[in-house]
Amino acid sequence: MIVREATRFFAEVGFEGQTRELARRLGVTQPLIFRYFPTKEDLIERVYQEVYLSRWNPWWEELLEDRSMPLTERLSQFYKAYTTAIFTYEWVRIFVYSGLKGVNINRRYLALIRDRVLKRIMTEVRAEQNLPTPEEIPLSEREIELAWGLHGGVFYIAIRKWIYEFETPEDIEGVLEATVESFVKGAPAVMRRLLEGDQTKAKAPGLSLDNSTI
Amino acid sequence: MIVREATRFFAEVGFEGQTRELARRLGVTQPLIFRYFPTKEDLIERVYQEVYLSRWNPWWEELLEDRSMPLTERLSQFYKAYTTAIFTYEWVRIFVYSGLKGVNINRRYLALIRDRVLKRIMTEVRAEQNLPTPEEIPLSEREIELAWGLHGGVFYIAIRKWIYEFETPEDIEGVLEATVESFVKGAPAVMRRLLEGDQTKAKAPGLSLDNSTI
DNA sequence: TATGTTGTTTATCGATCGATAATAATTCGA
DNA sequence: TCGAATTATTATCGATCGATAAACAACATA
Repeated sequence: MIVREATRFFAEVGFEGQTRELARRLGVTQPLIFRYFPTKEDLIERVYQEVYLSRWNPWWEELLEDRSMPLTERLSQFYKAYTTAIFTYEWVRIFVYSGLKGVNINRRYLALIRDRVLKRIMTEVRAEQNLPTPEEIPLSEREIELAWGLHGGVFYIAIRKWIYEFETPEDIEGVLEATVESFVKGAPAVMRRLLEGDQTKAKAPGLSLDNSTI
Repeated sequence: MIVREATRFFAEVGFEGQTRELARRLGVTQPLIFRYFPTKEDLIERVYQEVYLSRWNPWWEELLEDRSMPLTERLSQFYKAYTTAIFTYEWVRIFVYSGLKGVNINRRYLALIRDRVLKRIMTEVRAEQNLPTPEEIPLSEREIELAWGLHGGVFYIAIRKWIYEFETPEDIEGVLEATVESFVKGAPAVMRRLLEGDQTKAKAPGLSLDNSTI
């Protein structure tokens, strides 16, 4: 009960929220909290675990590379599932609060997004366009940034809603579909240009090598 | 000097930062701050003004609708100028801190972005595609959300850097160009689909009106 | 019913917070 | 150079913070 209420409480007012107010919301006295958590910091640590742990669904990664389905459909399904799991008052605010505090949980999480989601997305976009695989030509920073653009645009909906308390669309699923469609139709064109550019640069030494072998 | 240092200080630790620590950084005693600012809240209010005020450039709005330039070029130039003005440690963190605190400065600012930037962008995208003007068919929520997707994707770069302290690209301008290009190539396709859907609904009465005139 | 364990409250500590009052140092015009 | 106005410091107040110790209440077991 303490952890549950603390999660809600800290999400609302930040980690500077006072244990007396938390106790009042719980309907108990303040020292009781310190019977179950040695320090306030221990309670906060437990809240982190409660919020971040076990909200990641490994099935998402399989979904993204299930080529029996059109890419647009996969991305739509993924972001619908992802936002359903992540877009909550507690998750978003705790995440931003801990980010501002400098906790490295955030950096670990963003690295997870980059490696498990964004790189997969760009690999699939390349496959869709019959472009070289990442094994042949590694994903460039620019390509990853294109995916960050998509992901950030989606997450910004949650920021507007839970951080700034600004208006957000009722029909989030429809917006996700439109955003994904726009990405799938726009990003490949940029990627082809980027890869052609990279290839010309990458081919130049190869070409001179060919010349030297003659 | 107090306002300048307070901006930096509150951006770093949040508005719960203590006046004693701020005084220490200024190299003065703590009561001196209260000689120039009646309360800490007054100082915070002044910091808001310092950060938000007069960072808005009206030229941006002209730039967006300067049709002598290709839309991609306009959007690239706008976001380069915008991020140059806005993407600072102080601005981004103060903005998020005040958002979490529930200050309505943030809602006012987001409304500004929506009305002066996003609506203009979508108006220009429509013009580029020879689609109806907003006077003929008002911009739909879905269209505004497409623009939010672009804008949020861009702003998320700043969030990654200043809030989460995660890696961001060195060459932001290049990333902005790629993001804008992806948007300009992807969004119109979605908009045509959306407007056709809206038009069928909107045209139905118009069509029956035509029939009645025969 | 007696007894040990667990759960909870009361009372309070020491540190720290924003803010105030009194006093000292500095500045500057006549 | 004098003296008033301004600028800054010292000392401290009352409120509030996380945390502790001691007392009290509830409960299970024999």
